Amino acid sequence: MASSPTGIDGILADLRARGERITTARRVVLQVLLDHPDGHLTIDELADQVSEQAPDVHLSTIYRTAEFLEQAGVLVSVRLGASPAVYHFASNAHHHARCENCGAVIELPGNAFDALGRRLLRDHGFRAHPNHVVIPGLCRDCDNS
Amino acid sequence: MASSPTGIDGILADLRARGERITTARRVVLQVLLDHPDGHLTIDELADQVSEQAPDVHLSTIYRTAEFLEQAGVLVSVRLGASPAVYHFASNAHHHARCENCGAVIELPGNAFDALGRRLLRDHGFRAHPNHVVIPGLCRDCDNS
DNA sequence: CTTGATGCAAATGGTTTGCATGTTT
DNA sequence: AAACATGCAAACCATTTGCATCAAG
Repeated sequence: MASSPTGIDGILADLRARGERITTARRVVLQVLLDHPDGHLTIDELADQVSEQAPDVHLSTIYRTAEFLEQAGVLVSVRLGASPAVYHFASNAHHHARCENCGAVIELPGNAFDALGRRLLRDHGFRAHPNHVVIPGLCRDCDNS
Repeated sequence: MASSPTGIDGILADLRARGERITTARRVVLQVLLDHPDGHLTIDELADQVSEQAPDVHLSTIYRTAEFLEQAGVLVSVRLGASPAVYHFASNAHHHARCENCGAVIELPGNAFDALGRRLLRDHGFRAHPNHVVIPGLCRDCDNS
């Protein structure tokens, strides 16, 4: 696994070294995400935050930038059903469960799917990529009411 | 768990007994699904099939009918990301993995998530409902190329 | 007859795209 | 200057909704 530069300068240098261009949108999107280290930001939330620092960045550019950063391996997107996708750093690897009742997102350890993944590989030859999945269900509080 | 009547008459009788109305759309949707016992039909596929028997049934009615049958516990919908939802009978309980490369849907046994579910409950108090989840990944063929 | 289901058209919401223009390298 | 990213508006696609009408009970 390649080392993941953590500071914004490290990430930018890494992208530049790969021949990618550094633009305002990319810089500010990364900055916003670094300012919300625990956040799972939707495109809209991202756009709101970005517009505080760079009001001229268009929503469609946020989409394109998030997609670019995901392709580049910097970000990970997570989606379930019709709910909007959320993004976080790929280096902060974990899985997600979401309460159907209150909407709370619970972070599951990155190895939560390991056993299932092994079983799918062994029994079905299927190599699971559970990174983008949200498991629906009821959180502790909502389950007890 | 209530007994699941299998024939169309049984299902209809069951719905009627619960005070629900039996309409052409509901009858034909059920018939189509019974005619595709292994299928995971999207709303559009459902609409195509239904229109052969009942051309006047509107697409929005298919949506409403599918939702109704899901609420009634007869059908289950499965969705991932932006892909259209697919429906099958609730009595045919299983989980789904989908190849990101070729789109093949692999049916996983209904207990595939049991271990993960137990772990989520024990460690996080989270009661998983993995019924509507599709695990992305690569199927055997696409993984070997 | 009363309640609920349907047809239709129009709206919605998240996301994508075509194209001319602006920026990075 | 060449390659690429962006702004903008318009398109897209699955799905939902308001409302007048129709059918099931």
